[in-house]
Amino acid sequence: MVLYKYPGALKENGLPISNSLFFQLQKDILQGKLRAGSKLTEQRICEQYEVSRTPVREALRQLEMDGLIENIPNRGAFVIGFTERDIDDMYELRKAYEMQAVRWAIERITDEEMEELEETFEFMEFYTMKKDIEKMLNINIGFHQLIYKASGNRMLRHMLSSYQIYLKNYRLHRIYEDSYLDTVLEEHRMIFEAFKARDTEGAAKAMEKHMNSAIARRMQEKEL
Amino acid sequence: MVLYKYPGALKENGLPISNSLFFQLQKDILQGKLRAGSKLTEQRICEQYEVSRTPVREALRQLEMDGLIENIPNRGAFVIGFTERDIDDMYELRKAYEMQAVRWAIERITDEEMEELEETFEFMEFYTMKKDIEKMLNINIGFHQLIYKASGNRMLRHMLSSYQIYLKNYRLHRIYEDSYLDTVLEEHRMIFEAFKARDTEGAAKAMEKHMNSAIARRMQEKEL
DNA sequence: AGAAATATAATTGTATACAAATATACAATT
DNA sequence: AATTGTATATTTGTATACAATTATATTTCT
Repeated sequence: MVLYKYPGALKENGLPISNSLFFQLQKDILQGKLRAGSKLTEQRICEQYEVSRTPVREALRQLEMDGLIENIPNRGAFVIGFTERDIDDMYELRKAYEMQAVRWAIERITDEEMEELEETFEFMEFYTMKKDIEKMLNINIGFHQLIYKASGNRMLRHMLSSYQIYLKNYRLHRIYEDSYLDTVLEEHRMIFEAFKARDTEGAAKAMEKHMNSAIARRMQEKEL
Repeated sequence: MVLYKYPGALKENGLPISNSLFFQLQKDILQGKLRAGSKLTEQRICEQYEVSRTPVREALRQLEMDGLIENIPNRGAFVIGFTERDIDDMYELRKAYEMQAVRWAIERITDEEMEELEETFEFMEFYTMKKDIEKMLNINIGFHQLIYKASGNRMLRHMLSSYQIYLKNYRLHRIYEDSYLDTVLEEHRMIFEAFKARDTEGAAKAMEKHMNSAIARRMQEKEL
């Protein structure tokens, strides 16, 4: 029987409060619940999430390093806004790193990881056929994450994961039509085939195409 | 007259302790004073720097986001080591972003920034002639920082600055001979000329060459 | 009224106390 | 000797109290 636990709703997932707070605030900022330029008062966050200032401050430090807030000593934390151009830029930056990830991954992937990748791709084929968009969203992310992992570079992996989190929250309309699913599958197929053939530059090119396709889709969305 | 101040040697530069601690620990890790895999006990850091746990924990959060330590909940913080390959990789990753920075900078640079860049380059010419290596080290950094700023992307700027900090600490022997100074000047000249001509791809190519030159230099150092 | 000076409140920075989890030491058992 | 269980110590997580700074309100003076 539990005699005492720290209060608050955040203490449910096993993680320390400060970690949960970081994820929660990150979400709040990316989803626009906390507007750009607005000040994050520690006290207000404490009250909102019913926790003390210690974990709040730690979460703020993380957000600062993540580039989501600006911390001015003795003044406070302010939400940093992303302009449309910032988002455009992010797609370009991501592209460069996804291409590099694929290059390294092909050179460094283990047999086990290769099997995982193959399996994941087969799942993609299956759920594309099934037109299961929800499943596809997750498998999609998983496919890329596998490549990050196989790249064997912790930094790269971390940064690309961040881009995924960021950009996921900035997608505008989520046009996921069947035709889109098919296109993405073929783009991934090109990448996967290059992996099997150990064709480094072919894979990089295929990834570039895949990324350009995402950029083009964003442009379309912006026009709507 | 000061009646009371928080104790400790870190409280001299005006920044909060937590910030100073972050920089200090970052340096300690990058310079190898804290070995890879070793555990950072909060208490030990408190004693070493004569501060309380609060700022220490905040600094640790920042180091975690910076990728220098791994924080395992309820277990502690462990120094992450960089392998030689990690460093090699970092040069490649930096190259990709330096090239992108230069592209955007040319498209977005303001007249004022352009003047600053010109001035900086002229200083470089002067101190190269003077063979003043110390000065050159700083101006070198300044030249690149100006480009980051002109790129107009906060994220990119922050990441490239991090690479500079990281890689600076991993240079092995610091071979700065006169011949090297001259080479670097010419590489920078190519970049600067491309800026004046608003030659985006030319500048990217020049930057690529500059980065490849740095990579080659590292290879040389490794062989010694 | 407007500006400067001062007092007050609000907010951030730091230290410390306590809660909870983990690590360690040691005995009991097999 | 190895393993399990338990008590103890250490360490991390969180809350709170106080110091220092900044923001706001008030007063004072011209």
